[in-house]
Amino acid sequence: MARQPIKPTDSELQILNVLWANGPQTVRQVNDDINSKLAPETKETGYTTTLKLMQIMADKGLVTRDTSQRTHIYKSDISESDTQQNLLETFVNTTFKGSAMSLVMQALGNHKASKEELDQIKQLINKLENQ
Amino acid sequence: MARQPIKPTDSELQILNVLWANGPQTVRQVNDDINSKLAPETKETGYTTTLKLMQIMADKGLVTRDTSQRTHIYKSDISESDTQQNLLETFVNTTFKGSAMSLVMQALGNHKASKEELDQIKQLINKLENQ
DNA sequence: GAATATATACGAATTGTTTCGTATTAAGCA
DNA sequence: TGCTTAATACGAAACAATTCGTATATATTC
Repeated sequence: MARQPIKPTDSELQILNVLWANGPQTVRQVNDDINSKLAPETKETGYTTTLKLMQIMADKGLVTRDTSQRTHIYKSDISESDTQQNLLETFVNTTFKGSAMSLVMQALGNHKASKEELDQIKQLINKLENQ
Repeated sequence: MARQPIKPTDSELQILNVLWANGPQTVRQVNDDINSKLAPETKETGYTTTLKLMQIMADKGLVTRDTSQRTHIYKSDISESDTQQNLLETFVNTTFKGSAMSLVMQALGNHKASKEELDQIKQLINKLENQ
């Protein structure tokens, strides 16, 4: 069953990343997690800010929550790879005029990949060639 | 000389893409170009909207303009590949938690690449390996 | 040279996202 | 039980991006 394009905002993605990494959680846990890894010069995110965002995300269907207890437990309702795939597509279209290949070339060329990483890619290419 | 991160918005990028593709142009030309390739169900962008955006971009230094004639000529003041590189980095950080490799793998895996494209990538990998 | 077409300038409305203050309610505890 | 702590709900402020209306000036044309 196809869904329409899932396009979380940056803040929403930040929250989803926490839920994907650590599983179902409370607003408090998500908020603490986000504030625990702040970039320097960055202001903390207030608790009610995170709460509000997660409520909105629940409305949009990005997350579901268990409200049987007073403290709600939120979990992501969309998969990480589906979301990445969607965002990737949008990004390729806007920034690389639809050319996934030129994105790959740029990413590869710029990133100092290790031997292991390059091997991994070669392996994937082999698999793609033998299809 | 390093610049600070160049991060045009989506609308700005749309305009930059026209300027990169077709060279220095008037607001009218850019606006027409954008409206000539509208996705279905998409509303046209008004002339003054594009004008305003390009004026803002001039303020920000994304474009420069020749105002010696009544009809101003705008040209991009930032390079396409630098901009792509910047946006790519931001995108990798937010959507792929900083892992350029996992982005490359996703992009490769999902995109149905032609033999030529795969060859091109293999060539690049070879070059990277011999460094 | 008057009417028309087309350009810029620019304030303000609109829309979307994020942040925050505060009310209310439930738990925990002295 | 009453006090403190911690949770949700929610309206609205603050910000940012985009869109638009309109004033004004300059060309163009008849």
